[in-house]
Amino acid sequence: MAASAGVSPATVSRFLNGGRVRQSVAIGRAIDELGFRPSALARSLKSGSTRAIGVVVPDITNPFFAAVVKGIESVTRDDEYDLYLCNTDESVEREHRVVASLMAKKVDGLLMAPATEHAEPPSHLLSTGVPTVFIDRQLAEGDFDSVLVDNEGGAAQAAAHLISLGHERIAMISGPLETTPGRGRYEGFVEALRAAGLELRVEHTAFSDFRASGGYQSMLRLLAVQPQPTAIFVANNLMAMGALRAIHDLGLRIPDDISFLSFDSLDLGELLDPPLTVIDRPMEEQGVLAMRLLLNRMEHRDMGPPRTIRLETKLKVGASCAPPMSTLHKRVRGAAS
Amino acid sequence: MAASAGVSPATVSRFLNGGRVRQSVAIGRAIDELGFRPSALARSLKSGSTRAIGVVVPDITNPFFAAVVKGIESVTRDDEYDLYLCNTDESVEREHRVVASLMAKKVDGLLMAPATEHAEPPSHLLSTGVPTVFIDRQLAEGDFDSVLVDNEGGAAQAAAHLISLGHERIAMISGPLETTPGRGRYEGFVEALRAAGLELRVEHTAFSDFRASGGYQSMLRLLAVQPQPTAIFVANNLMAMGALRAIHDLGLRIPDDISFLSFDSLDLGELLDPPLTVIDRPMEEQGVLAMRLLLNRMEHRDMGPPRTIRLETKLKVGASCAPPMSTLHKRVRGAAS
DNA sequence: GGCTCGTCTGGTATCGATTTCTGTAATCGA
DNA sequence: TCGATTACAGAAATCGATACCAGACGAGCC
Repeated sequence: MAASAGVSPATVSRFLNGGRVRQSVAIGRAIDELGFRPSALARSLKSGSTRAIGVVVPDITNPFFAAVVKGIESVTRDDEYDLYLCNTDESVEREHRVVASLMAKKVDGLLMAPATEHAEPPSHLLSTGVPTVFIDRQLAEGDFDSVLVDNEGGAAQAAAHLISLGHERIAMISGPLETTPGRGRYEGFVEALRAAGLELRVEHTAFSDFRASGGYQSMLRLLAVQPQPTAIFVANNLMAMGALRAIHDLGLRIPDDISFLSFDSLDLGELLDPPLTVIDRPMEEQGVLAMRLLLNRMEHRDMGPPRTIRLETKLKVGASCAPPMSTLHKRVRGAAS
Repeated sequence: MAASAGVSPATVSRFLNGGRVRQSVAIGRAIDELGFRPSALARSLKSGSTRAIGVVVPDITNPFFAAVVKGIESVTRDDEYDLYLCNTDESVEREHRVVASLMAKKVDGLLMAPATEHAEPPSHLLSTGVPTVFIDRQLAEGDFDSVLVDNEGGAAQAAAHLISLGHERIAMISGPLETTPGRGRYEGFVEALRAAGLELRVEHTAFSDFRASGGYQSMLRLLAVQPQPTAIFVANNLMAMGALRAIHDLGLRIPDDISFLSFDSLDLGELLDPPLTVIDRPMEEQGVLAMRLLLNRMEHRDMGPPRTIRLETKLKVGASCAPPMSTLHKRVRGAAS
């Protein structure tokens, strides 16, 4: 390349980086003619920066993570950084591999959403000093940045709503307790029930995997229990889809036969019959905040203490939750007497 | 690194690549102690291969593309290739940037789903000889591999279904004609109507952008036309979501007020009331086939002529399409006379 | 013992850019 | 016109690995 423009490689380099160069026209022409593209590989090797950010999510088909990614992208100034988006399929093993690979590729920053966090946290991989922000996950050590949602609070809102409607036999499909959102939502829900003098009974609890298929199976199992629960709280959107399908397949009606409440809204939730009542939360915003935080760390050499940002949830009332039948009966009886 | 193990860099390299090395224990220990990870950058620079595949999609929040990605991943033997997943946000400009960046990063292969294909096809970027498979898109030149769905056929199935129910005032929300699926579905639909002696009238046609917001606006506009169409065919899933919302917001009922049929199924489509009738197609499989084709090109040096794989669509009948009211009236009148 | 052969090793060029350092020509003021 | 300053070009080292080549060493054979 340098030769074909009749200059030294150093001059080409200066030209590429916007330095003043007398032969710029000749170089420009040579570039066009040869279809020359500088190798990002060589550039990064020498410069030590790849201008790339790794994004690790457990399941890209989950609309929540898709939205988070969208938020992240909206912050990336276009020419500045590339994103390496990686899917771990909810597998710790794949997460390790993926992170190792990103480190080997020398990304300048890392955004990580949870698979699980027990079982050998990837922190030893992060000791490389690459700025990292966790999304929806908080490591036990607590010395990393996190952007979380108030899982406990949201679950408590859910419990409060169901309790206020008069439910007592309440069931829950929980996510894995090894994840921040799984544990937070479970504990928040249990605690809120307990505070109201209620109990989340073992036979009314299913621990699943945040996936639609798991939600389906769990719902079938919970509905086989007698007496049936009068309300169900599902800990995320995908399991909610599965659970809805199970209820539908069994021919049960919402909310007549069972009240339905989920954490995270569904894409078509408000078009369903009945429109779903959900614990809603900002999704894209979570990506936006995480990315901003990361860029801060990366660019301003922000070395302050680890920060945790916690977003608020909001109860969005549809029509999938109603007082339980038994309450209605009581009321009717009460009115009749 | 080499120094700290007391051997030459060449020996370390051999060790890393599984060659027989006498000092392997010493090297292994040094690696552990230093937390040494070989730089993928340097390795790729020298070897010319990055073991990475670029995947370019227009909108990762579209469940269709999410499913395609999942299919692609399922084929990737885990240790063999990394995926660089890139979102273009349906923008030609971003697509160019993304492809340029992937080329600079020297990916070994490329899977591209469409933004648009007119307006300066990225082929000049592909002249680098990087094996490329297009998904859902066919370049005019036709000298690239493609994995497509039978857009024309699917649209024709849609038309046939609506026609068989007796509809005549049929509307369509089409995607952009500059995309393969946009054009194919539009032309297939128009052609099928014409073959049946019907016409897709201008005021019953909306050209939109494959997005939910576009579908919403388009649906509002089409429903403002008098006389209202009795059936609507929507060219993709996201626009269908928007269109459903519009119908819902206007308080119209499906299929009583309007029959609804879309290309691509919706995640919760069969749980809606009524369950949607859709033109369905294999989604993950499209990713699987594309990836297999790409790996073939990459590894077996398959230099055969460009291949085009075309998947079949399938009409999945729900309950969102019914005979138009006018037909019912006629029938009623016919029966009464 | 001398020879060949096979196994392993270190030295060194290389991938393609950046970066420092030096050298030379151009520019300026006096 | 001269010396000082500026502006730019090229030579060469460098990033961290791989790959080729030549050399060291031990084993086996006549």
